[in-house]
Parts: sequence; C-alpha cells; structure tokens
Amino acid sequence: MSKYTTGEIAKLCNVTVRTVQYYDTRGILVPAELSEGGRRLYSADDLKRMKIICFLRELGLPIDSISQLLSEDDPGSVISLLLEGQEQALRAEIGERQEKLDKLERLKKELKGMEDFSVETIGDIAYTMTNKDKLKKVHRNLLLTGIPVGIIQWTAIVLTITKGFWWLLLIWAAIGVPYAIWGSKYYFSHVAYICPQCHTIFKPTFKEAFWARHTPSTRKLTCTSCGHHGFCVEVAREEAAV
Amino acid sequence: MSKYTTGEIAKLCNVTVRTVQYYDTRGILVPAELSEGGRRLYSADDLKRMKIICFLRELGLPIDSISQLLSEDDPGSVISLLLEGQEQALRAEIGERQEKLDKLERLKKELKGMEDFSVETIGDIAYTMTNKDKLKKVHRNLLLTGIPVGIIQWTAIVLTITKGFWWLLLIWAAIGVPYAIWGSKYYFSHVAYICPQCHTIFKPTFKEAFWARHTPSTRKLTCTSCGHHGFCVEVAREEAAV
DNA sequence: TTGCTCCTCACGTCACGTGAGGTGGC
DNA sequence: TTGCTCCTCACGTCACGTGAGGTGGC
Repeated sequence: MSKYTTGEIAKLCNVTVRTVQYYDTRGILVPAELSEGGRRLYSADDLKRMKIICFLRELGLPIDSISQLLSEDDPGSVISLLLEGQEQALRAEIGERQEKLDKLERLKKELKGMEDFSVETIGDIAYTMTNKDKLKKVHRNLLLTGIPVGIIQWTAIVLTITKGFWWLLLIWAAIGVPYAIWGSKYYFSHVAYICPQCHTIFKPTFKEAFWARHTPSTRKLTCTSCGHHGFCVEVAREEAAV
Repeated sequence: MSKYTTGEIAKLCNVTVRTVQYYDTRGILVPAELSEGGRRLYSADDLKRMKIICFLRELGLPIDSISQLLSEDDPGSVISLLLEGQEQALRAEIGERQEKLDKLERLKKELKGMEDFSVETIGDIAYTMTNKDKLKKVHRNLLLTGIPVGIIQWTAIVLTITKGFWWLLLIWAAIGVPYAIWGSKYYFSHVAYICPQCHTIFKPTFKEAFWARHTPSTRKLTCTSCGHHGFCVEVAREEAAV
C-alpha cells in the first residue's frame, strides 16, 4: 500500500506543504496515519480526496462548503445548491469589479483633459460623476419643454415671413418671452458650479450666470467663496446645498 | 465654522461610524480637533477629504495607496500609475473569476448527465476535465494519420469495383491492415479508463478494449481493480500512471 | 435624568504565507 | 554524519464588523 508524505501530496496537487497541513487542521483532509515521529502519512484515497478538494477550491468554493459536501450522506442534493450559490457569488464579484473598472475608466478620461492637477480635482470629478444623472435630468426637463415652444416660435416666424401674418409676432412674444424667463430661472435655480480654485460648490447670481460665457459643461463665473474668476464646471444643485 | 461628528461624516459619506474611526487610526483622515470629552470633530475640509477617500475606495484602491496619493507633493505623477495598476489588478481579478465560472459551468454540464452521484464522481469529472486536451491530442493523431490511409483505401476499393483492378486489393491489404493494427495499438496504449464503481484509472487488455462496445467517450469494460463491468469514461493515459 | 451617540479595547474574518526553532528519516 | 523534509507555534494579511463596557452631550 503506497503512502504519501505531505510534500508528495503537495507536489502531486500543485499546492504548498502549508496548504496540505492547513487542510489537516481544518479537518478536511486528515492523514490516514502518523509515523512514529509524528509525520503525516497519506493513503491513495487521501490523495484522491485531496484532488477533489483542490478541484472544488479552483471553483472558489470555501473550505466550509467543501467540508460539508464531503461529509454529506447525500452529496447529490447539496452539490447543485452549492454550485448555484457559487455561480451567483462569482457573477456578483465580477459585476462589482466591472463597476469599479467603469468608474476608473471614467476618471481616467476626465483626468486626461486636466492641465494642473491637485488632489481636490479628484473630489470635483467624483462629485460631477455621481451628480451627472441629476444634471442630465435638469437639461432634459428644459429640452422637453423647450422643443414644443421652439416649434411654435419657428412656425410663427415662418408664417410671419411667408404669409405676412404679423399678428403672429404677438403670440410669439406672449409665449416665447415668458418661457425664456421661466426657463432661465428654472435652470439657474437647479444648477451650481464648482470653483476650480477653492473647489467650493457655489451659486452665482442670476445676472452673472445669464450673461456669462459658457461651454456645454462650464461657465465663466466669479466664485462667491474665494473670488476666483474663470470657467467653472456645472453640476446639479443638491437639495440640502448650503 | 461648521464641525461634524463621526456619525455625521459617516452618514454624509454612506459609510459606518467604524469606518470613519478606522480611517483615523490608519492616519488617512485625522479629525481637525477633539472635543474635551475626546470626541472626534471634523472640519469641512475633512469632509471633502473623506469624500475623495470614499471615491477612491470605490475604485478598489487600497488604503495605503490612497494615503500615499494624499500625502504626495506631486499627486499628478502618482495618480496615473496607481490607476493603471488598479486597472490591471481589476482585470486580473475579473479574469480569475471568469475562469472559475467557466470551470463551474463545465462541471454543471457534466453533472447533468449523471444518474447516481457520489463525491468521487467529482474527482472523475475533474480528472477528465484537466485531461481533456491530452485526450483530444490522441484522437487527433489517430485522425491525421487515418485520413490519408482512408483515402488510399477507398480509392483502391472504388478502382477495384469500377475498373476491375483486382491487384489493388493487395495494396489495400498491405497498407490498411498494418495501419489498423498500429493504430489500435497506438490508441489503446495512450488511453485509460475510469471505473465508475471504484473510480480507479485502469488499463484494460488490448483484446477486451478492441472488441468492447463503446460510445464516443466511454467503453464497456471490466475494471482490473474491482471487477466491475460497465461503461467506463475514456481518458488520456498519464506518463507516470502506475 | 434619559436616550442617543460616541469612545476604546479586542477578537473575528479567510486561506493560507512566512519565519523561528526544532527534529525525523534516508 | 549531513542535507533535506517535515513538525509546531505564532504572527501577518486587509478593511473593517461586532460585541463589551464605559462615557459625553443635548
């Protein structure tokens, strides 16, 4: 009858001696006998058991589950449950890492367009990233109301020019001008700006914001906190913003 | 100047009080001051710092890396290195889980076709799975040599029938018969079988294997170890197999 | 005074890795 | 006798979670 030492088992299963010893202390692979000097001696059956353990570990199953499976009277009923659970766990872990990767890529993309970089910049980017959906909602609200109004306006203008319906200009003014006022008010009361200097989130005056130069995502403003004047990134305003 | 307690910081950053305390002991977020009673009091800057820490933690960056980044004079040069490293780490982790998932799916598929299941069955499946590539190679070798021989044989047969070249039958015999003998010898000296009863990997006699009923992956044999007679899964023979 | 929050130990997690110091077995 | 293998503690990993027992602050 062939006997294996700890080191032999380890080599045959591509693990360390420490791992074989550990499985003994965990009670999952107890050697068939001990030598007089206290060395572990494994049988051929032990080797088979170890191979099974290693295979299940390669699926990521925790030792407790393997232990349960190996000591079960009817392993057939347990195995599918364990595998199902493990599959879910692995998918969850992959999803988690994927989310982190996505966030990381977004951060990398944002950082690429930066000239002078400080740690606070990361805070600003983090804020705009988590805030992005909210800001989109503000933009969409304005767009959804703006499109019908725009259609009415252009219809009025076209009819005025082609047909000479001058009275349509009155309707244009009656609808378009109040809408423009309401729209601007709505917009500037739902957004705020991040100062690139002191990284404070501030609300500019309506007048300054209305007339300021801007790009799709920034606006040239004066920070109400530190007085810095320059392009500031636009974000949706938090309800609890001070 | 607004001051935040541990609990307030925790709530504003969606973490537990314990986490905030832990970041203090790690020296990554030390409160601006302590109350007379020893309570942590955080400043607005501390809150910003905490937000940055939380964001970086959401990317999976270890605390040591964050600590390094936050204390760096020139964080711009460090950040891209850290992000690059983290991206690689995440991809590696995803790949690892994906591999485990693939193995798990293969195991599930194999288990589906099983009627009576014991733990040792997993060992057999594990063995066939890791052994699969080797077995494929044996099959391929036989196929690659068999195809040209087969073509010669069929050509000989066709010419024999259509043209009446009877002497071609001699060539057919001279090539085909030795090849069949060599091929069979080659095949059965490179495969072995797993007994479904005692899970031993055994080598049947040439004669029994040659005449045995078989499917693409099994063969009806008598186990040399336990004497069980039934269909046994075919595997490639290990060099060191005893 | 009474809840509620916060404080500091201190152990637990999971599967081993990594010495340290000693010994068995060929 | 000399390497080599193996043995048993025992601490370390990583970012907190979870009590226990006590106290600050409104």
